[in-house]
Amino acid sequence: MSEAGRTRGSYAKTAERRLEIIRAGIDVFSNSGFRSGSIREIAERVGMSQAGLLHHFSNKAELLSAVLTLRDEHSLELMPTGEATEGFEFLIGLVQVAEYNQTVPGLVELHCVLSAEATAADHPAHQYFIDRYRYVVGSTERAMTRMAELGQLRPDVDAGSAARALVALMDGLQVQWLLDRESVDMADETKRFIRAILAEGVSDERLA
Amino acid sequence: MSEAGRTRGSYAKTAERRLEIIRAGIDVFSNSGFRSGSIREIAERVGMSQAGLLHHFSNKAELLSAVLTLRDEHSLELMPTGEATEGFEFLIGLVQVAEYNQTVPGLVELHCVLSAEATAADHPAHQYFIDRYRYVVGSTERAMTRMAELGQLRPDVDAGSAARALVALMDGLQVQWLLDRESVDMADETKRFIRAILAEGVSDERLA
DNA sequence: ATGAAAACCTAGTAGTCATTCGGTTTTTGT
DNA sequence: ACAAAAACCGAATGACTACTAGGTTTTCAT
Repeated sequence: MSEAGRTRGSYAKTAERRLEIIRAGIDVFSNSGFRSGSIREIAERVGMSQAGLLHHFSNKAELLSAVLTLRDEHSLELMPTGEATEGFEFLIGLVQVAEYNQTVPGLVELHCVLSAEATAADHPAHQYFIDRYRYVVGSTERAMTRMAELGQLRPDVDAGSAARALVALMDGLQVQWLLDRESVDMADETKRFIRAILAEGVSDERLA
Repeated sequence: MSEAGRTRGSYAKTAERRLEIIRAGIDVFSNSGFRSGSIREIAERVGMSQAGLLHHFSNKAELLSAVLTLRDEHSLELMPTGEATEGFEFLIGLVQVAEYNQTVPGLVELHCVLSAEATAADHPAHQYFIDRYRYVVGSTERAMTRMAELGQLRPDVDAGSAARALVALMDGLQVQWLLDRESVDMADETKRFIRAILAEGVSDERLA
């Protein structure tokens, strides 16, 4: 049997090892960005040689891609799952994301540094961030449009603009928070924004 | 006379040359950040050797400082001058800054990339950005407090929060705009935010 | 237990980087 | 016109970078 068994698959602890590397990659890319962050330092953090690391990720950009993917998986877990989400629910999810972010400065830094770096057209994560913003702003807009249908949105608020603004607000707060954590409460500012676009009479209580 | 004339001052065209270097520095640091942007490339752009450049700026951080200073001078010119500014005037100034920014992507990129990079505590511009945000958010808050006194601010809006949010919004919009210039109108979104915090009955007309 | 692939290493390649040294050319006040 | 400082350059230093070639060790299915 075994038609010329071409591969044997990886060892038992390989997946775990890759995770260690990705996590170290998050640390290093957060502090130094992708371009300045070095594979050598990442390898050092997991007690491995550069060449050893490059056995798992064949080049630097591939490691970056794995880092971004892992981050996406984490943040998607925090958001209420797609279908069940009816407008307002989604915005509450965003507040929860802001709250969670305040416990993981490394991930916040990763996002800020990489998204800014990736505005350069030749950056390996350039298209990733274009797609990501389209997706995030789009989802938020859909939630707000639904709220408008339910009469939960202030009638003079445009769903598209408010969605883009909310995402921009959350991003901008991250930079300010990283620079001065005591003075900035990202979740609180996010709540205030959301409260401000609610139609009169819509219950605040879920934005404790 | 001339008590042992210690220095002779620089040549006639030196100031101009320094400006050329700073402008090239803006270009390079915008695209690659401070850490990855190279003195060699900056020197090349002004047709000069690395060593020649380092005659004008004794090291890389000093060049960065000159770059940031020049940018500050430019953006201060756009804001209505301090004293004369009565609340609302200041916010209109911010809209003008957003409008201006849409004509200078290089400067916008510089701000986004460097402010993110400088969240790292050991970055040479770290303290600069801490101070800058304190100043900008502080000025905006003062303008909004004045507006509140004049009854121009929606009574349920907190001046401090709204100020921080407006600055964050403008920053966040910059990243989105850099990634997708057709889809994002920074000045328009800024206006919408400002309109949304105006007290009822306050005239919109100055936010064309 | 054994053979083969996966995991990992050392050493090297070919490049980059900021900064310094010592010298040459250009400008400029006298 | 001349001397001294400013402006600038070539070359070197030492340290860094991503990535590769070729070899050794570890794991694991048979």
